[in-house]
Amino acid sequence: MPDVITDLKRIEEVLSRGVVEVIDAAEMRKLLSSGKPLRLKMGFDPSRPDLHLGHVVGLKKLRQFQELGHQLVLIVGDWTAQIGDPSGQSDTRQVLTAEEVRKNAETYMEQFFRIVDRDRTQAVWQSEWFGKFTLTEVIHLTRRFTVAQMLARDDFAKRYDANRPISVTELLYPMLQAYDSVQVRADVEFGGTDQKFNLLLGRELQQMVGQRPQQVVTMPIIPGTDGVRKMSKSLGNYIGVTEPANDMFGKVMSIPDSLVPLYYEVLSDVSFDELISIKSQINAGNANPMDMKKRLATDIVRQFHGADGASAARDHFERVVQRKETPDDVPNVTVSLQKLAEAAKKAYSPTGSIVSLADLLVETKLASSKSEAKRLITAKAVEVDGTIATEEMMLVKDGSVLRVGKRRFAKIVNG
RNA sequence: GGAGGGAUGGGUGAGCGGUUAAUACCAACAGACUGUAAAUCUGUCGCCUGAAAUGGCUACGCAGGUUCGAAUCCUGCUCCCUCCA
Repeated sequence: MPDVITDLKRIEEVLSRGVVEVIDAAEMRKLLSSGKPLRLKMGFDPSRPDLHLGHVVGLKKLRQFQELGHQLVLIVGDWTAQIGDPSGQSDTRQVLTAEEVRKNAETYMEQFFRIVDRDRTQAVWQSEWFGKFTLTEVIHLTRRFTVAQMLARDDFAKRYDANRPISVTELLYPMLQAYDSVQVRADVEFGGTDQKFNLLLGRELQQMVGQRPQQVVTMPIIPGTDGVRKMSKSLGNYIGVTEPANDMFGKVMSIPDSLVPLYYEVLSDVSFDELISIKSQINAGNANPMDMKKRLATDIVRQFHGADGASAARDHFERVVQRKETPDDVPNVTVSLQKLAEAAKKAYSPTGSIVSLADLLVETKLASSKSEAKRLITAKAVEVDGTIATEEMMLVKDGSVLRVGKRRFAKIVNG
């Protein structure tokens, strides 16, 4: 186990960059400079195994703490995942089987350790303690808290005022999460600002049972690619950590300019000093926003696809999106031109046939239905070999390149 | 235990017997503009047939019924919510 780094400047950076609040900040500084490794707590819900950049914000912070020499305790929320959660009107959590949980946990960790240091992580399964929890213990736990206390949580208060349902189970979850902190004797717990209540409850419970209360670090919830709503899979405004480099790059480029400084702060690897200089350049209007964004996108993509992957993605973006060139990695799609020609009642020739473009678009999956295909053609969104297609019947040959919109391509392979 | 309210297209939410594939808004998709964007403007936004006007099919929680005709009325069922106790 390497030594704990207590360099004051490093500590201040870690506590300020991309951090909204540290509770209790003074205590936290003391602990970090004490030279003792701290136990960092992080829990995850294995019913949602896919990570996106919104999660990465927290993971990078964990990583930074690990680099200071601290140890992560990763709690797999297998128990709650198998109980289910009636919460949050929108996302009813699925009740999972043990097998599904195991698989999801695997998927999750595979993604998780792209950012977090595996060697300084200890994974524990929540069912280790909740699996043998008795009703007596549940009641002992719940009687430490009051309903009024629970209703202090913003989310509950709002729903209560609006006469919207709050299930009793939901009230239980923060208590369980707090209990996790006690169980693993957490020194620090991390979360988005929306988690503040839960994190603080952990502090309280620890104090009640005579443990030193954990420190709480909250981080911003970042808006997704639409620039407004928080990044989430269900809103479709997310950038997934497993996405191909080109997609990731393109999505970062599509965020509104106003988001660039925040993304630099919480997602990039630029140094603290550079970050400050970048922000001041942007504020002063001295920087070309597009260049700043490209640099950001390159930085982010590099973390998942390496330096080569990042520069290739940048190159691809400049050629295909900016200069509207056809990429050289157009996916091949095998279709039978003969069949299509017959369907269109036209003569088939191996060197080129007249086919129904709508059929072809459906066949190549560039359109989900013929109706949609026709709409796209009418909207002048379809190109065949670089020419905008206006006719329903088109001459197509082996090797023809189809383009729909800005980014969807397919190269025809006759077969 | 009692009283009441609700279930509509990806989302919010109108419609309350025909003119409704279903208002509006959001999202989505495409086009123009641009620095990739954002903003803005324009168009599209169930599926199938057809060159097209058009035509056909499927759709308003589920199952039946009334009617020439139902998302709209009736009956039963399922689920959800609120209030009182």
